[in-house]
Amino acid sequence: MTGTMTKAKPAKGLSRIQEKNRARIIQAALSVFSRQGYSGTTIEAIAQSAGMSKSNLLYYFRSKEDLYEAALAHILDVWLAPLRGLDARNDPAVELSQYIHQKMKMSAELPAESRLFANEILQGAPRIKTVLETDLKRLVDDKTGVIRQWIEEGKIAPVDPVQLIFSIWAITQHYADFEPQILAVTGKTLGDREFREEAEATVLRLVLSGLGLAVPTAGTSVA
Amino acid sequence: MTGTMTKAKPAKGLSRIQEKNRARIIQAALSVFSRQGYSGTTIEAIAQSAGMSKSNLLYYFRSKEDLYEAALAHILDVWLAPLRGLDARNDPAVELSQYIHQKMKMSAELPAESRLFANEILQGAPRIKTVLETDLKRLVDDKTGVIRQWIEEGKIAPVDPVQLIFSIWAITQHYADFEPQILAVTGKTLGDREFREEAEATVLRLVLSGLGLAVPTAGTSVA
DNA sequence: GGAAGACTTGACCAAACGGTCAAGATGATA
DNA sequence: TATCATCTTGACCGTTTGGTCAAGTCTTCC
Repeated sequence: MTGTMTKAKPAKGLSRIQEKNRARIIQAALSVFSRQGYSGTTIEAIAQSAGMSKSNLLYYFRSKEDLYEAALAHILDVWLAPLRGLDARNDPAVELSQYIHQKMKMSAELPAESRLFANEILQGAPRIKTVLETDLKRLVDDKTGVIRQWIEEGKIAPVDPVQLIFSIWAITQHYADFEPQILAVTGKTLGDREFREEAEATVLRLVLSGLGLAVPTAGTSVA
Repeated sequence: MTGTMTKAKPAKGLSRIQEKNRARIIQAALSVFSRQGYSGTTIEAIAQSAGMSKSNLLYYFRSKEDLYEAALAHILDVWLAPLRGLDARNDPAVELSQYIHQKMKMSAELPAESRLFANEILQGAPRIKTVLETDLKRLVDDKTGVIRQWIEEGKIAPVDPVQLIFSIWAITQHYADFEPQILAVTGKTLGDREFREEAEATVLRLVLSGLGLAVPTAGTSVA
């Protein structure tokens, strides 16, 4: 209910110990919050996962709420970075392939971050609503412009740009957020190399062919 | 931790009052659980939303856990019904259009159900894991067979059937589960008729063109 | 090496919550 | 209308949990 949401901790003058412990706590918080949700998580559990006492954790973060917001802020930049890269001047097939590749990579390597984000939205995004309405909206407005430009240049088929973005988000994040279901049904996860490639290939196929594009040649070699 | 998960309440001999109140409670539970998650929800809140005392609610459901499982069981059948309808003997374009249409309809009209389901999976599906591994797996195995048959008959392009199903789930449910984000970015939800049509058109386009199909003529008139 | 701060912890507290219980209100049945 | 089972509730209890505090330990820097 505080409503304030800084996008990144500016806080500089941190001692060595501060830096180390805050990082360890946030990592632990991410892992526990993302599985148990905000209310399902106890500070005790996070403290234990971070290898320290509850009291000590509260020395670094004034309250549970504080810590949760810190964890959320910590992932936001990382989370939106891939979309920021979308560049109208390049070939749409290459750009979108790269974007999808990055999103799939994030689902595979940062599933906790994805789940925490999903959790927050699912609850109505009470703490990041303003960030979504300002920063995210601005970013999406910008990138729908990129897509619209590609359409006007006749490079891709006419699709509602914002729906396209939602679709890419939906499919790629699904592999992280619904992992238990995917595991139950297929016995595999993104950890399985073959499965991951098959998943990415399918997303790529749906998106690109939906835009009237061909899948670009194999190596999407960007780190 | 009980682990048991009945697919539907068999319980017959319910009095008029029982029937009415149990339904009212489950509805309230659905609405509150789906927003606050399991731990974030208090029985008091559900009771209030159902218009009765906490004690009375506990007269109908022995425990919070009990009620949660009842709510979950209550939605499972409804949730998987659309996929059950997929029929290999019909035209894939028509069948898939219908399926997508039904899923979008569910996201629009039963968002709480979608969120509750998402919430449960997000937490690791502790209570429905077995259902997923048995019933859902069987269903998906069956329907991937349908899709595979279409591929063999040359009716659609060769895609990994299970990935296709995941993609459809992902996009359609995204509109319900991430509604706050969508609202923040576009100012609209599935409640907006134009937006909903644009969304469904995009999903349809991605899926069908990904399979090398054309979008079937307008009216998907199935209720 | 010692003083001043930074760091760490166990004991403790108040509030919230899930669940019980006994007692009263209401409905069905004859 | 009398009887009995069903339904409903407020009072209450034990536990859990977020957060405080005072007292100790470790760093750092002169």
